Amino acid sequence: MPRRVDHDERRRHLTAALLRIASTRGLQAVSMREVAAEAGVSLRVVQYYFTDKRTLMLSGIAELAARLDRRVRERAAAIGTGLPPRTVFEVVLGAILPTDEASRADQLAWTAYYAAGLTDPAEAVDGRYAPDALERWLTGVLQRAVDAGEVPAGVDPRIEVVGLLALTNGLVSSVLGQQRDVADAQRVVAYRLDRLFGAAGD
Amino acid sequence: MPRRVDHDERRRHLTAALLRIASTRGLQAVSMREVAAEAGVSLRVVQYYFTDKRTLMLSGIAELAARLDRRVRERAAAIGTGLPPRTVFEVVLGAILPTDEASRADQLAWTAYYAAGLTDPAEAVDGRYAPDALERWLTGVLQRAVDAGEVPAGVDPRIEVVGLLALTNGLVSSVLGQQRDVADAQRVVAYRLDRLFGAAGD
DNA sequence: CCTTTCGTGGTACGACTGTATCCCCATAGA
DNA sequence: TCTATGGGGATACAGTCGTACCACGAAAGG
Repeated sequence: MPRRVDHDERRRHLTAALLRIASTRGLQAVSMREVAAEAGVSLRVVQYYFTDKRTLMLSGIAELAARLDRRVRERAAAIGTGLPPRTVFEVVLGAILPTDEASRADQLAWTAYYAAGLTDPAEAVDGRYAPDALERWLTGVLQRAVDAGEVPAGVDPRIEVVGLLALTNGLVSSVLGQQRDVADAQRVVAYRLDRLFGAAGD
Repeated sequence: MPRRVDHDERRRHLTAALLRIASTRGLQAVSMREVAAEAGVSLRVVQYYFTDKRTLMLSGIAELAARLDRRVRERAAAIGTGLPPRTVFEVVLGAILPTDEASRADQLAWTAYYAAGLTDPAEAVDGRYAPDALERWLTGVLQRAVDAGEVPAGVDPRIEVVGLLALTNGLVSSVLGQQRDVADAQRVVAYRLDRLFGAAGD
């Protein structure tokens, strides 16, 4: 047999190159030749490790979903359990906002994939990566806060969580579009959480 | 002189065809030939009325901005002045949500343009169409409600409005992605407004 | 040794793209 | 009636796209 190559490592390298292009020049700038050039390999290599362009694109979104999921999960793990619900929300929602260059790039690529999936059913984000799980988890956290009376009466945990996630997503959009900076977005989230958990002035 | 043609009308026709393609098959499916076919004319005609592809695309986003702006403005005018702030917010935010097929199509196209503008500075949405004006207007409305004591204490009108617009945008995304239906989105908005204006159970 | 097979460079093909060019026709002003 | 001109049909061109194909080097198994 000839020399063996770590296919997974090779694929990760190419996928990273793809996402670098997608986040800087957009998804429509992604061609097999461009990915090859960005990764410093020949067109043939891209063809070899991803037979299709479709396969290549799917690999991109899979990696992206994994990254975003990891970002939230890592921060959630870092703070352990038994923390005040307010802190949980602050950390989780804060992990969604594009605070550094890396997360901003990922969110840009994610938005590109999302928009493409709206009209091109082929490479639909399929959403089903985490939003549901995240929504359920946070709803549970808030529900327990309600049961413990740590939150003003009349709060509907499900709707409140849906609203918070939508709010965060909307803020992500405006941050990416540079209509607002991250600090502003964090302030809006913090304000909403203050109002929800009754911290300081409410 | 040969027969004169209404250039503006011709351009509107072509722009409508462009947006029809963008909202159904995506922005990347928009080519001069496709627009020509969708409009039932020859490629030359598209070239004639929009010299560039860039010009064509710009016309698309201009029309889109005008439509979205008109939708909000019409509903705002229909309810006149002097209405309770809560109603104003309900109508304006409700006008942003994609309730019928037409507004859904426009929001799809808008999202496509927005995503494209994030990485392709050329055809950037440039945002400056209305969001600022809308934000200022609503902030004024809410500020007056605060001054009149129609709203719980401690409410920051600016941040509250920014949050409501981000929330609505986030909901639009999830509705377009079919993770939620419009009724659900409207319910979330109504819930937030209830909490803000203290209607019913709060 | 030879041979099989993995990994890869190079290149060619057909289908698209935006843009440019050439030509004709119908009509309004002379 | 003649003619200049706005409107548009048809086609060509250079470029890029995804994909397919061919050939070759190198290394491992017989």
